[in-house]
Amino acid sequence: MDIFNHKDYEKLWYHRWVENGCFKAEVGSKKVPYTIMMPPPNVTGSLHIGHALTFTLQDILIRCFRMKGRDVLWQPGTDHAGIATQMVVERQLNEKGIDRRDIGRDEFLNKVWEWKEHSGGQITNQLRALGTSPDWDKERFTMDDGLSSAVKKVFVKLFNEGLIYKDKRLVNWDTKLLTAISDLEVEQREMESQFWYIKYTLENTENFIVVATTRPETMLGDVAVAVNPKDERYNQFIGENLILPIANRKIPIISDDYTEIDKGTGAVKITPAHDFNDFEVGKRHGLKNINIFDQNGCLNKNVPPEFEGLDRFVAREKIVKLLNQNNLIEKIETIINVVPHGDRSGTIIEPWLMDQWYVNAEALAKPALESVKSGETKFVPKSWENTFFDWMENIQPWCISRQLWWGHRIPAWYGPDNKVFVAENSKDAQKSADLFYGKKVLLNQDKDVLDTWFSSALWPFSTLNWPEESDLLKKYYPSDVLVTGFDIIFFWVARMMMMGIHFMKGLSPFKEVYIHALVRDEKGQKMSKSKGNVMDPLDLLEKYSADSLRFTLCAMAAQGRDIKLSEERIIGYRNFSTKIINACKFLKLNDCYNFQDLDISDIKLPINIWILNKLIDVFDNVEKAITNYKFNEYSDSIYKFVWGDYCDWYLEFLKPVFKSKFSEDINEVKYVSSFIMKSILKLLHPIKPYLTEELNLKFFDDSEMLITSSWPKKFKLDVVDLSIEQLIDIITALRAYRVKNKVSFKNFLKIHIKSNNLKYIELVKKNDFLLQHIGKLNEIIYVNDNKFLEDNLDYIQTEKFILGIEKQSNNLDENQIKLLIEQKSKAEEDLTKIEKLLSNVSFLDNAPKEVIVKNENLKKQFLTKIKEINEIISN
RNA sequence: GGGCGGUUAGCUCAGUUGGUAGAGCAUCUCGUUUACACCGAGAAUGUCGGGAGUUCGAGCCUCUCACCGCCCA
Repeated sequence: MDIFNHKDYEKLWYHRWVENGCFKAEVGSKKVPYTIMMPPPNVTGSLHIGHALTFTLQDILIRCFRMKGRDVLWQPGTDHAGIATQMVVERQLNEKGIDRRDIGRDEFLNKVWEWKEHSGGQITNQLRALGTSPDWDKERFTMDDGLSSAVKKVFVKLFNEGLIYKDKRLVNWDTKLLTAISDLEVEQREMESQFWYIKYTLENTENFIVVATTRPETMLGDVAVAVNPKDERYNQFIGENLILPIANRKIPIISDDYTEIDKGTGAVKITPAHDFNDFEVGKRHGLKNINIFDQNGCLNKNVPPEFEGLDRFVAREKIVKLLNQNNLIEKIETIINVVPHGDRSGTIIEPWLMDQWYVNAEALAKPALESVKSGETKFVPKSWENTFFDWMENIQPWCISRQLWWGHRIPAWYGPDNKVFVAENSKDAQKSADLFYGKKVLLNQDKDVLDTWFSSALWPFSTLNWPEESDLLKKYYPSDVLVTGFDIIFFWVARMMMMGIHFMKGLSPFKEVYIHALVRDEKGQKMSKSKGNVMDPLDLLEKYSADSLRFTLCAMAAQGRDIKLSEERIIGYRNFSTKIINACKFLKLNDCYNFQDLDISDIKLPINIWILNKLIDVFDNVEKAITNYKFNEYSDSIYKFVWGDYCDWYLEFLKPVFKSKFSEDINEVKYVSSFIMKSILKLLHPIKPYLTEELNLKFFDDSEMLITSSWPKKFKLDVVDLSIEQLIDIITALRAYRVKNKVSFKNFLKIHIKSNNLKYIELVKKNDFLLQHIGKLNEIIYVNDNKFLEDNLDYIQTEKFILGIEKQSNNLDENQIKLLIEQKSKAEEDLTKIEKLLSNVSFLDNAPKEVIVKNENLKKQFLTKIKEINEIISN
């Protein structure tokens, strides 16, 4: 039936939900809140498969708790992505031959805003296609007025508390983007490099000490050579001087434990202005910092004139050549080492000495650590807590200033003597400056902007109108769970916790942090544009429907493992949608949506009791899965129930019932079948929102939308059915018999059923009617005497029964004997295992009673089975 | 170098107080019967990475080794 083409109804439903305000949180309602802060995607971004996963999982939770009657707030928005956005707009200008410096800061920012209005945030539209249901009316942007003023407030407060300060330290300098970046934005990449062994001559001697380096050009900034005090090769030289080649400067040999005796030559050149370790060594020894680079990574005036202005890599070649000419290179090794790269620019990062603004992360990290240790905030899976602790316990000052134009301008102003005045606006700054100087002075605002993550760190409360003490803030802070990928624990999770706890009276911004997997391609490789293995979620949802993509992602979101996504999996789960559609159609054909309302406690038919009990199990499993964030178990349990129980068996059982004249049974079955379908649609709605709404509308003649309907209520059945299990057992055996013996399903059979336990026979008799029809039987004879063994029967053994099937020919044919012997030897193998176990005295002493009884029963079963097969064969 | 995770059917993966190993896909055989061929029925498939230990009993706990992946130095 082609009426269920997802393209026809997905957009319609999305509009319907929005028009009816289904996504809105109701701050005034008395309902218990459930809050998720959406990790704001980059305003420059477009939806990739990782987004699809994270937002699908969040939407599943959101829709679930909405149906459960909570007042749900899913707070959406985007972040301004300082570097990324500036790069996008700069590139566009460059295409027109314009450099941003030509048009100036203000004009450039106008252009960025223009770009943002027109093409920024396309990702939020793509999120709509995915079916996500955040409260769009509350959408925020990290650069909007409210959030910007929150940023200023936080900056000023932290500054006044001494937790933000300006410092001259080595920073990670990006020579391409011309800005400092934080440690986290630096990628350590393994590269093949050369290790140059260079001779530094001892002053007034012919002797030399060899130092090894991967960066010979930095020797122009060397201020010492360090050796380990325990190193007997060198310790007699400590305090003497070396002549630094090329620069021809005197530098001392110093003693420092940092130097590893076995590494390189054991003598290390010290360049404090261009290496993080050397910087520390330099501080310990009171050495000068000689900065030899400019912002572009070219050599500056602090080097011999013939090198001035050279690019760092050109300078390297020239230096190596010169050293070679002077016979100052002992050897060159090729090694693999790690080299810092900017994660945005891809260029090699230069440690560079300069003034930047810092947050005292160590101070803020302590309470955040405490909140995880005390269990106020829980990581799921728990193993991520270790990663979190490790980073937080060794946290470095956070460099928050960026030499960019796009971002929150640092609210600091400088007086004529460079004294800094930090205030929320220029007026206040001016006031305090005037007061300080005793006269009107001209102030200049700091030119830099803040790291984007600084504003994202405030997201859990800045979006709720902080610092206003609004109802919004009171009701929805802290949020219930944060859902995100592990790659962002440091960048964002940790920083939100630091800021949240500091500014929200010690309350951590979320109770739980669910860390999900990374999506990889089917070979397990990270998806990237350069590898060409990206899967575009928009293509996928166009092709297979948003629901199928969502279901697939949910089914594959097992904890602690990456997702290897392949199109085949999506196709498989797309088929599941079709299966449900067809089941709905089947109910329609049989008029099941038009039923007499019954009381669940009046249900009598075994198939109904059986399937209802299965449904109760599904309720329980789904409930457990959701509270534990086991998304795969959530989808699996429904999948198995719908396909394996409801469609494969239950609906098949209904066919003969509908054909019959038992009107009471028919009524009961109509009621139960549609009751279950309704429950399925509801349970499935959070995962497959579109299809379930469409089916509900088309087939169930009621006006309620599932999105705002109530979660299926748990119900209880006082009866349990054991007969259907037996029925399935026998039917399966009969089918196998037909296939093996090439007996067509068109031939009706006459069978004899025997069991060593009469109880089971009684159970089968209850479903005699169904057995006849589904099993294609024209006669069933229940046997309880020895006449059973007759020549004209084929015998098969099931779990609890022996079936004798009447055949045309009179001989127990070879094929049949072969099958029986196979069964027998398998039973004997099993028996041996069990007997061994049961003859073990210590097993009998130690194992719990129920395990022993279980095995004893098994033993009995196997024995009977073997005995019976023997009788059949020998007969 | 430190930390984390993985190794289970041909492939992708489930498998929590330890109690005769599961699913989907793929494969093979058969099949159009009141939904569904994006389907149904049936079949085949495993030293649960190697080794050792604890235990009556280990895919699961402990140790160790190997390989793979990620994060941090």
